[in-house]
Amino acid sequence: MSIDLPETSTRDRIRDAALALFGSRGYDGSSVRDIAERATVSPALVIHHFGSKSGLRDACDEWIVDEVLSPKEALLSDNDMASTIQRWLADVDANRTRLDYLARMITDGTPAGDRLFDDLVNRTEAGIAAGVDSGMLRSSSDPHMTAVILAGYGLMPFLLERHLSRALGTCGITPDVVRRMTLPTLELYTHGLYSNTSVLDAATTALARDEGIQE
Amino acid sequence: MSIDLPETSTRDRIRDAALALFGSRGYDGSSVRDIAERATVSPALVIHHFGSKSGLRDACDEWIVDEVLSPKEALLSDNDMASTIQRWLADVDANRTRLDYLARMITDGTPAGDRLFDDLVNRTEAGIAAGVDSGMLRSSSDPHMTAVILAGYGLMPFLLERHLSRALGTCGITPDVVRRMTLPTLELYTHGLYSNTSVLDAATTALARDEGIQE
DNA sequence: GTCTATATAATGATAGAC
DNA sequence: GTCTATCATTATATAGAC
Repeated sequence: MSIDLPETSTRDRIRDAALALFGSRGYDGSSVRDIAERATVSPALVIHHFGSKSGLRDACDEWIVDEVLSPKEALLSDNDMASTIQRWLADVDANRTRLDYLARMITDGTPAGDRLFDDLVNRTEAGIAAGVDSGMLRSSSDPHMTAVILAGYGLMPFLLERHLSRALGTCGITPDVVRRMTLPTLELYTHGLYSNTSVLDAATTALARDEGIQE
Repeated sequence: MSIDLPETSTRDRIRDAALALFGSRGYDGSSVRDIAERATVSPALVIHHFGSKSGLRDACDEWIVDEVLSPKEALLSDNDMASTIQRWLADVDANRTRLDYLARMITDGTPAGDRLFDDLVNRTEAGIAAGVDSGMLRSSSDPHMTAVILAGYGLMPFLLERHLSRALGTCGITPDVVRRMTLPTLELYTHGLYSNTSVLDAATTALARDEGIQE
């Protein structure tokens, strides 16, 4: 491709090294020494630039949040995290670092990860509302809960990337896997899984009875 | 409740302490000293019983796998991990330790966690096949992929427990949350999300075209 | 800004008494 | 089986030269 211009500042190189290591080995699994070595600087310089390992993590969080919700991304999609990630998935290799880091953020429970998830839920809920209005989507008995569930389902593939690729016999989530997931997912989202309403009806009845008891 | 008989062996007490700490703070976040303190023994005794911290983890893994797939559980359900977890979810508080530890296993990528996930996929696939045979479930264009997706979706709620409860304003996954998830989930699995087949049709066409190009 | 050298604390694990 | 005491290693972070 293009020549890799080493025009990035040392500070950025350290942050990129941290991004890659935090993403692949986790925060606890990555030492300041490891990061320094990957960025070909001394451990002391890492601390000098970011104050502490935790400060370095904060810088990484800030960078990735910017990357996900940046105006640049907004021009390409709808400034929608879900579609940004979707696009990243289309070129998994090029975006591996970002995807890995995002997955860690969601599971590790940092404040930035929390904000990202909440944002995803909000946009999902707005998207559902718009889809229902336009007649594209079915309305739900509990739109907020539905948005939370769909947001979680959307994240699942890359939270469980390792398991998915093992179950499918591939090496990581390849473009092939993304393609192969499309149809079954859309089938589920279009026709559902159950061939009739008996399970739903039974649950509806049971829940109505429970509420009657409780109130 | 009943009197807490200290009839468990010291070894078991250490393992239980490790289970709780690994589950709540993660493996890296729990030191041998922390575990020893929680079990009210010396750090040396922890190593004496399990050889190493890693050996202690193995013992925890083995215990929880037994717990999930034990004959005892088989009598109550169908020896099905999914339904076992479902039952555990019904009494979240009592099973918090196990659920937390299971979630860590799945995300941390230990061999035991891998086996558990693969087992879940296999059982899901078998369950789908049975459901399709009996006319209860719709058939999928890719049963294996569908099983993987559904297994992942089933795990999502407790991989993202923290986010779910925050998004819903609850403290952890309470019985209320489990109840509230039931209907929207079943609605999705019964009617789907899309009100017509246009998205599915478009994807089907696009994928067919891509395949035509590639071959 | 970047380094070497080092302080300080925590880690997993061992030795050996009881 | 269980302890105290301790080792060796690694961790984050600092001091100060350049």
